[in-house]
Amino acid sequence: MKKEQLANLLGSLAIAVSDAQSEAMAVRTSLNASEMAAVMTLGTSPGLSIDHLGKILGLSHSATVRLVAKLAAQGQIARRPRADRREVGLRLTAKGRALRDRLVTARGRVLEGCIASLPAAERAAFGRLVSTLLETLTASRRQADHICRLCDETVCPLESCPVERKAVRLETGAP
Amino acid sequence: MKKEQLANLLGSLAIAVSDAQSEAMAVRTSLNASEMAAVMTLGTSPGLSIDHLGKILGLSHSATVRLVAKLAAQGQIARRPRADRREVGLRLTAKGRALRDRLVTARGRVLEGCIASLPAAERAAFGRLVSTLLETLTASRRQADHICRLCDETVCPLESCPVERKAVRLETGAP
DNA sequence: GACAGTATATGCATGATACACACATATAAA
DNA sequence: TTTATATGTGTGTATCATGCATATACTGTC
Repeated sequence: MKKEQLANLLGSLAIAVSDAQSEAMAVRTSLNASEMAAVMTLGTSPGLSIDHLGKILGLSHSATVRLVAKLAAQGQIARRPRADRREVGLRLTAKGRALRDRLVTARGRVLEGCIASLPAAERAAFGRLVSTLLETLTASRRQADHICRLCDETVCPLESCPVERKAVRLETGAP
Repeated sequence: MKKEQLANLLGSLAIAVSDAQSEAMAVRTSLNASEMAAVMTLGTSPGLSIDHLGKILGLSHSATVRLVAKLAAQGQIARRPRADRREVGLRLTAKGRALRDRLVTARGRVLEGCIASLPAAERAAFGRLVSTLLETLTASRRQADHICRLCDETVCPLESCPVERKAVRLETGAP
């Protein structure tokens, strides 16, 4: 297969998998893409400020404020005062955690169904290639957080996440 | 690596590659996601009706009408009468083809950059795995067309496209 | 204590989208 | 042939997510 065709297939795969996971999550929760990312991110990183959450989601500040207001009005996240009283710490409520569980389940089902279609003997090699691609695509800490906005850290801990490792290398200037 | 972690990484990769290609195309053309898909799809399938295009893009009918009206007003696509006089055949103008060339170039650069980071010896194996995943994700003709909405058929001809082959199998009921 | 910087919130405008409906044309049935 | 139904396109209206500009509250510094 020529390099150009392989590149084209990678693009198609990205679209297909991206659509599949988003749609599965949307069907189960009626959330839009930004809301899904917010709930997943606050699940793995409780206590984030609005500003920091917005940067991870790639939204403007005002869009983030309104997103947070909506999720809070629905009882899915709670605002808590912080030491610096300009900031608010965001956390999932019990309702929000249940919502997140549904997202994790729906996403996991789709993605594990994909993996299941690969020959078991080739999965390890596939994992290495995917990790290489993720490292290539990670150009900054901020981008790393954005890429991982839907991740489930219980199955992909920071120590073994290629995106996180690359981000750390970028921050520390290590080789 | 555990199956669950590999699944999670696949999800992240999909998001990262999807974002990267969309952003590269948006920067070069100031088109939104639907407009990009419309221009690319009309490039590979000239003569589509509004209705058919809308189904490929996954848009409602009215959204497609307005999208077409906008691109036509900008001189990027042209409406032509068809034998069935209810329908209009859509084609790229010269300006639209130039726009599409910019999209193809921007997308190709990003995706080929990704592929270049993989060890050359493993690219063939990677191509087979990606093809397997695409077949798994293709569940209908309509979905196939939707998955390939950004494809460049000059580098990925129908005969060797795993999505297209799966769609044909689904349509003919072949094994 | 005045001032610059930062975090949150809000008024306003825009753009993409869907739904409901209107109209033209084609096809099938009577 | 006439009538009814289906299909393709276009439009009025409403909604929702978003960004920009601005206001407010708080922090830390000079």
